[in-house]
Amino acid sequence: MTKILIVDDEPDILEFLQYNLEKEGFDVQTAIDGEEGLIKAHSKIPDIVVLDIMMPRMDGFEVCKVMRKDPKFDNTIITFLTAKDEDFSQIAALDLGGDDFITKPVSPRVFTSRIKALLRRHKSTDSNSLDQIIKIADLLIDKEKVMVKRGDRKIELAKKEFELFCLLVEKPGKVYTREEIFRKVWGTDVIVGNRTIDVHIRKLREKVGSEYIKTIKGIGYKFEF
Amino acid sequence: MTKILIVDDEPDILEFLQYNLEKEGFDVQTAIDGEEGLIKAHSKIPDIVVLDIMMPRMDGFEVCKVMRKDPKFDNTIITFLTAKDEDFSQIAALDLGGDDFITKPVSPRVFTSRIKALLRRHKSTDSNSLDQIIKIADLLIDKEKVMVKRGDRKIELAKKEFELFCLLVEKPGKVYTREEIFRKVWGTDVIVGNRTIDVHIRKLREKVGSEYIKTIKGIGYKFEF
DNA sequence: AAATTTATTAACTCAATGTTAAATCTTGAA
DNA sequence: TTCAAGATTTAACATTGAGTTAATAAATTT
Repeated sequence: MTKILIVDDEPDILEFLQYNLEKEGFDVQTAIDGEEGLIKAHSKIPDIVVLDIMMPRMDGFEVCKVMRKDPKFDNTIITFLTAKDEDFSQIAALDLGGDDFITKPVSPRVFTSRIKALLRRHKSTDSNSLDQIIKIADLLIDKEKVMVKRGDRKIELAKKEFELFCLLVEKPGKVYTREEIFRKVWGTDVIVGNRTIDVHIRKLREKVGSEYIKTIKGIGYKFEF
Repeated sequence: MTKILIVDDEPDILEFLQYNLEKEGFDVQTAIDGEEGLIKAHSKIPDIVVLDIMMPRMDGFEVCKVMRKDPKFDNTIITFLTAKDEDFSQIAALDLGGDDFITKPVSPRVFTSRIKALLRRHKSTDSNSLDQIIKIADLLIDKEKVMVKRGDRKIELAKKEFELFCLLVEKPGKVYTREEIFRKVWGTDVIVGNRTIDVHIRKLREKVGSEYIKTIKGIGYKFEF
């Protein structure tokens, strides 16, 4: 099982990420600061470490620096969590031997797929990400370019629309309950009105084609082709 | 080898059933009352228990109740033996978690074939019950996709229809009383008229095939194939 | 045959979903 | 910083069809 260590000083974020990763079948450890993070990393070598940069006592940079000197962690991927406006840190983070950075706030779907992508990339050392492109029916979904094509026609989807569409498309036929959609696209900590999904579904139908998205009354929605 | 425990207070019947089942290659244990039955059931977990209802010390209902609370017997089928005129008991027996009932008097041929049918059905669901897909007869029930297929033909079921169908299909051969169906599909807090189930059953028969759903008049319904 | 239980049919009801437009929040450029 | 364009959410209202009921027919038991 893939072991993940998350280090962040905000308990809410820890819980949020832990919950979503465990649901995907990862073995998740958490730490509330850099020092605790290092101790836990030593007790069970993680495959991937998610480090918040801004932390008391010992920040993410420090933790990264220490880990990169230790051959124990040669095969451990290090990812940083950064707030959007700290983009200066991103460069420094990568210089220190980090493998990637993820900007907060992040939806659970994007987060887990980033983690999975990192693991995939690491394993296969394959530079291109062909598996980020889904072809189904007459549709082409390119996750990297955040783009959908139907036949030759480009379809512009907004971020939420795209995430929702990906969720449905990745398991064609599976019926997603509203609950499930909220959890996976919006996250457990966000509360939105109960017409929000309908509106997004409506836009998807309008843009992508209503024949692909089916309502199962009383249960939820599914992608079908 | 398939283990059967028969509990009845009449030694003649015990001997009669034991003789016939052993001739068919079953591993048969017998008990003369409920208490002895429970002790023997614990010493060698049976695949199927045949319980007479009217017994001294501890009747069949009691034995069933105790066994259904014990996870040891999760995979044990419980069948009741009832006299023809005790049909009031049949409903109670099924509500307690029994799978089927056999009315006395019964010919050895009918008896062994009933036992075999129950075992066959139980096994065929048991092997697939870990994932969300049930295959039975020419039917495929995919819970994730909320979909039923018969052969290659997709069958669209509404939510309640699907739930009801799943209930019946998950324990083929088990007779569900209306009470039980209401409790498990509608829930204890909902009260609906007593023709509602009939209508749903009718729709299921229309969509899935009437040969699969059998009425046990005065008692309830079961799935059979 | 009378009584009881289940089957069938069609009409009705309301909760779930669809639709629209306007309000609010985000983002990035000037 | 401010502003504008676009993205997202909310709210109000319309629509729909699954689920239920009720009335009647058919089957089964007594």
